[in-house]
Amino acid sequence: MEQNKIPQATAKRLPLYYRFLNNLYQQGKKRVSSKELSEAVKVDSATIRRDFSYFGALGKKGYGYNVEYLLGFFRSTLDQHEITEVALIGVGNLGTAFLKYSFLKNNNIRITKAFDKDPNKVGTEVEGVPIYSIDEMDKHLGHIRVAILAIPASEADAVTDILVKHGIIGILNFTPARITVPKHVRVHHIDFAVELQALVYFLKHYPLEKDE
Amino acid sequence: MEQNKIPQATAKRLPLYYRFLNNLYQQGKKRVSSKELSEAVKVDSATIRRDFSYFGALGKKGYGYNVEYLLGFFRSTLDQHEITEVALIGVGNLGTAFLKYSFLKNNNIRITKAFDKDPNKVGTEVEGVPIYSIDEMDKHLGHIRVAILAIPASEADAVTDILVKHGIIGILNFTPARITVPKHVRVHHIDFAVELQALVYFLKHYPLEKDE
DNA sequence: CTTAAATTGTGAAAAATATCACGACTTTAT
DNA sequence: ATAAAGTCGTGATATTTTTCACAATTTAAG
Repeated sequence: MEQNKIPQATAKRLPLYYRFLNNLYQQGKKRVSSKELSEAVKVDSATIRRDFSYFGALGKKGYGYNVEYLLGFFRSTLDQHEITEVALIGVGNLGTAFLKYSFLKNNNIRITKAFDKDPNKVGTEVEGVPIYSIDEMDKHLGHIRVAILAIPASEADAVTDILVKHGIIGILNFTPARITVPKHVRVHHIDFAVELQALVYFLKHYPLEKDE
Repeated sequence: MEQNKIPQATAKRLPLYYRFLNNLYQQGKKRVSSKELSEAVKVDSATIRRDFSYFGALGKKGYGYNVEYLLGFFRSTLDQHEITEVALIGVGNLGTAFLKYSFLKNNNIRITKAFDKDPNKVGTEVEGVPIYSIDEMDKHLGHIRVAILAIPASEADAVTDILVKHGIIGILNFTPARITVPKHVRVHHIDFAVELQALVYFLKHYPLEKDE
């Protein structure tokens, strides 16, 4: 719970920077400019420099940023050294997609337990992650504080209550329901239908520039 | 391509309002206040009133909003009368989740065609949606202008080029790749790993209030 | 009919975010 | 050694978004 000085908009971009820096490092790149990074992550280069500047002077004028140094810096800033365990609630198609999604594996975040209602799934494993019954959350949730909610909307409220009761304080909610939680719990919503409708709306009402 | 006066932040919330208004209408509710709506969608009530006000005076002082009227208004604003067809690219777990996701069915947006590389999938149907080969996009894409990209990141750039070549102008990108497109194409990114890392970062660095 | 409670719509202010533009410094080329 | 090109960090500015707070109006209650 350190410094609360970084703008939220910046904080949301940090994981993105981290991933691309990792790519560059893997590719053996030694240095990178805000302009290059800008083209890769599609964020204005001035915004990138501003974002970085909240953490101090990380680059060198006329040179750019040292990839390895910057990566190390973000690694500790994003607490990549300590692993955060996450529970997956709902092992349907969407839930399974998470379990198979390798980007979550090269990362400080691990889905270590999954929960489902279906008795046929309970007791099995997917990608090495054991599936427990939602009704046995108290036995199996352990110290996990973050959950991905990938269940039908109709069950969202009831399951959320269970999660909160068992100590979850962060929920990534993929259901279309806007769940209600106590103030100490943070919820981020990812709402496919809204995103898709918004995209279509923008296409119709916000004309883009022509190509050059 | 009408009035471009609505703030983008507002535009993004419209589909959300629309969905909840629909819920209320289904429940037989005749009127609703910005305060009630605020509790349902978790958006500040002043923001809701401001959002609505861009479209004129839709409510009545001391009364609130007439659900049916407001719903009708949003229906036409969001072009719910005309159906937008969408192509799904990639019928893995994530793609299948979209096809089964019923929220996209009670809606002006329909996934009508799917594409995949896997020869075992090509020629079959999932939830009544036919699956074609990505290599036969020219034959089957037809007039579709919007695509959901749900394929491995490694293929994102190549497939995007194909999509753009065949007239796609809106892409909802679920891959972690930041794809490059001509200026006339709009891309919205939904990046699971980034969202999850950002949630964890916020939990650690932005303490929430205590419960009452 | 009168009064109290509820609620909108919005001007104004505040807060958050993004962008411009340039001095200072570094690197690269000649 | 010098000049040219590249690049950061950031003050200042612009833009966008949210929030406050209240007059105006409607509804509901007595």
